[in-house]
Amino acid sequence: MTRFFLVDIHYTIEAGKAILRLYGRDGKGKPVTLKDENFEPYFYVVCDDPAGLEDLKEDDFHVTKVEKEEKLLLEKPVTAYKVYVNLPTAVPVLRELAKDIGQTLEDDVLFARRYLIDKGLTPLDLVEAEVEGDSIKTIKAETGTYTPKGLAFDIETYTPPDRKEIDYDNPIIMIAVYAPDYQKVLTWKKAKGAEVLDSEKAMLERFVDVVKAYDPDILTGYASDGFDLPYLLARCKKLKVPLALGKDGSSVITKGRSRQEARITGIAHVDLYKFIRRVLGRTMKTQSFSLNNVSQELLGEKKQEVDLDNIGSAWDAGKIDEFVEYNLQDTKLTYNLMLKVWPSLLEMTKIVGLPLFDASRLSFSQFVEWYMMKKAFSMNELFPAKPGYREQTRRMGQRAQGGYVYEPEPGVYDNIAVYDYRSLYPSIIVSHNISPGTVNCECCKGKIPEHDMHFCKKKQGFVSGVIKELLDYRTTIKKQSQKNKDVVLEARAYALKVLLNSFYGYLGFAMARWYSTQCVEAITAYARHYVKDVIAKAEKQGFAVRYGDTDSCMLELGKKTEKDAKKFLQLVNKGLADPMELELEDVFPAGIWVATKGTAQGAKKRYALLDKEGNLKIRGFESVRRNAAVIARKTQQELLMIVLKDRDKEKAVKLVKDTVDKLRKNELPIEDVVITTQVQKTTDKYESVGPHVAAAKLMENKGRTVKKGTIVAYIVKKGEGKIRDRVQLAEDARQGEYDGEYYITNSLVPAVENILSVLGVSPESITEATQQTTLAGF
DNA sequence: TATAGGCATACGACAACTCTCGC
DNA sequence: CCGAGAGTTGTCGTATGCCT
Repeated sequence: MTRFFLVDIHYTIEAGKAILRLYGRDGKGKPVTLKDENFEPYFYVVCDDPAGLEDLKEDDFHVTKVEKEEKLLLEKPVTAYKVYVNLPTAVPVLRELAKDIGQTLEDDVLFARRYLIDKGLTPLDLVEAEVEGDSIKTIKAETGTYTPKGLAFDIETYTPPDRKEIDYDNPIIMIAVYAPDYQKVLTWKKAKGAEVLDSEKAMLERFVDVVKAYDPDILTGYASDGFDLPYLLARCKKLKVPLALGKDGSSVITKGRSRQEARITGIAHVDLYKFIRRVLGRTMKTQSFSLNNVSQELLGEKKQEVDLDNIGSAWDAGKIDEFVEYNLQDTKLTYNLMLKVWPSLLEMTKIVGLPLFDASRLSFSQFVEWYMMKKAFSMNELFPAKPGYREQTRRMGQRAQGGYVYEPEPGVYDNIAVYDYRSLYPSIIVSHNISPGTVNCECCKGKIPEHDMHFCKKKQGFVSGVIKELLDYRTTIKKQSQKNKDVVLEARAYALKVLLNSFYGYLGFAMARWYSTQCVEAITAYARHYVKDVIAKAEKQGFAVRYGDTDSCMLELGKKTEKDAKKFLQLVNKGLADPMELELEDVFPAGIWVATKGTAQGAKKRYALLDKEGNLKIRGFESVRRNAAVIARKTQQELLMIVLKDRDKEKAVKLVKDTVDKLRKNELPIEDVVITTQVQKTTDKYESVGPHVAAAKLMENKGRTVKKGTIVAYIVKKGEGKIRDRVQLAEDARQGEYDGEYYITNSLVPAVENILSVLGVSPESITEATQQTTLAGF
C-alpha cells in the first residue's frame, strides 16, 4: 500500500495503450511516480438502438466494449451506452461516427481529468494506492495535509538601451531561483553574489540542473506563462539546450498564442500573475498588476528600485552587481506571494478537483463547470454537451432582464441604514429550487413573479442541490472560523464564496454546459421581487427609502433609531424562506445622492456614505474611476468629505474655486492632470478614435507594444479642435503644456457640479468668481 | 477561448442646420 | 438672390469602467 500526495497527472501512449502517470510525494518527502494501465477511455451515446456501436472503427481506432447504463440527462432518466475505445485519441474520431447512431455525450473530457473524476481523486490531497512494482492496481482518495515544495524563479534578459521590445534574439543574462533553503543567481559575467558560468548556454544547462537538484513540486514565476518560460524555451532552442524540467525528462511545453500557458510534466507550474489577476484582482485596490504593486498590496513589501532600462548598458559595462540582488529579490517576492495566496489556491484546487496547474488558471466559468462535472459524476448525471457555434450565437442573442435599481432623490441625508440580502442569488436558487431540470414540472403548479413558469417543489433539483450543499458547507465553515481564526478556513470560505457567486453568471453564460435562460430569468425576477418587497415594507413602516440596487435597500432613519432599524430587519426576515436572509450592514451617519448630468433625475450607482469612523464609502463617482483626470478625482473626494463630514458649504466652494484657479494658472503638476485608460483592443480595431486611442498610437510610434489591456496615461494639451489631436503621453508631458480650461470644463466641473448643486451652488458661480479674481488681479 | 445585466459619462462620427461671403 | 464652405448644434453610436 502506497500513500502519497498527488501533484500532477498526465498520460502517454506506449505500445498502443494509454498509460496514466501520477506524480506526487509521500509523507517523508520522497518523490513518487506511479503508472496506471487499467483505465480505459470512453464516451456515452444516448440512443434507442445501440446496434453498430460495437463496430465503430477508423484507422487504428476501435471500440473495445459497450455497456448499457441508466443515467440522468438534465435531471431526466435516459438510457445511455458507455462506449469504451482503445485510445484517448480515438474518442474525438469515433464520436463523429457515433453521431449517426445517437447523441454523443462526455466525448470532450480530457483523459487525465476523466481519470481524476472517475476515481474521485483530489490533487494536493492524499491518495492511497495498491501497487505492484510501479503499477497501480487500485486507487482511492484519502485526506491529509501536505505542504508542497515550491521554488520561485525569474529571468533577466538583455535589452539594448534604445529598445524595450521583447525580442528572443537577445540573450538571457541572469536567472534566479528562490526557496527559503535554496537560493541561487546564475549569470555569465563576473558579478557579486552570483554563480558565474562561461556562457549563456552553460547557464541554461545549469538552470535545468539547479531545478532538478531541488526537485520542487511547484515551480512558480510572475508572468512566467507569457514571458519567462517561453523566453527560456526560445533561447534553449537556439542554443540547442534541452529545457528538460519534466519529471519524465520531457521539455517545457508552451500552448496558445494570445493566452500562453507553459506546462511541465510532473511539476505544477504556477503563474502567480495569472492567478492573482484573475481571482484576487477584483478585490484588490491596485490598478496595475506589476510584481511591485501586487507585493506592495498583498505583502506590504516594496522591491528596491532598479533602472531596468539600463540593464543592457550595465551588462555591456560589466556592472551588474545590483541586478543580481534585484533578480533574487524578485524571486523572493514571488515566493512570498505564493505563500500568501497558497491557502486560497489550495482550497480552490481541492474544491474543483483539478491538478494545481489547471486550477491556478481557471476562469470563473470553468471553476463552476468543473465543480458541476465532479458533482454530476457522483450523482449519475451526464454532462450536457458544450454548445456548438450556432447554439452559442443563439444564446448570445437572448437577453435576460437583470437586477432592479431604485432611482434616488438627489440630496444629503442623515443616518442611512444599509440592508442587503446575504448571497441573494444563491439563496433564491436554493429556496425556490431553481435548476434546469425543475422548470415547469408535471407534478407541481404555480407561477413565479413576472413570468409564466414554475419550479418543482417536490424533487430536489441538481443545480439547486449543489448550491444548497455549498451554502450549508460555507455556513459551517464560517461558524468554525468565527470560533477560532484560521487561515485555512478563511481561505476555504473565500473560495466557496467565489464559487457560489459565479453560479448565476455561469447559468447565463453562452458557452456553459448547464446554460439556462429560464433559470436566469427566474433568479432575477425573484431578486427584483424581494428587493421591491423590502422597499414596500419599509415605506409602510414610515421609513424614507433612499436607494436600492439588486440586493440592497438603504433607508433614511430620520426620527427612528438603530433599534427601529433592527426591528425592521426582524419583520422582513420573519417572512423569508430558508436560507434567505436580509442583513443590516451598518448605519451610516450621512450619505449623498446626486442628479445625472444635465437633468434633475437622481443618478443610479453613484453615491457616497460616511461611516461612523469618518471614512467615505464612494461608489461610482469619478473619484473611483481610473479614467478620470487625477485632479478631478482628488477634488471630488475632498469635496465629498467636506460635504458629508464638515458640512461646510463655504469650505466646499473655496476648495473648488481654488482648484479652478490653480488649473487656470497652470500651477498643478503634470501628475495631477494625467488620465489613465485601459485599451480594450489593438489600436487598429477601433471604429471611433478617442483620446486614449490617440495616446496609444503615440506609444506605438515610440516603438512600444500596445495590446489589449495596456494602460495608457496621457494629458490634454492646449490648442484647437478635437481632444484626440491634443493628447500627449504623460511621460513626455512638460509642465505648462496642459490645457487648464479643458480640465476645468471637461473634468473638474462635471465631477463637482452635481455635488455642489445639492448644496444649492451653481457651477457658473464657481468658474465666474475665479474669472473675476483673475480680472481683479489684472 | 469574456460568469451576468444595469448604468453614467465622454467623445467621435455624422447629419442637419445656420451663418457668412462672394457674385 | 443663390450656392459654397465654414462653423454650430444635435443625435446617435462607440468605448470605458464602474455597481451589485
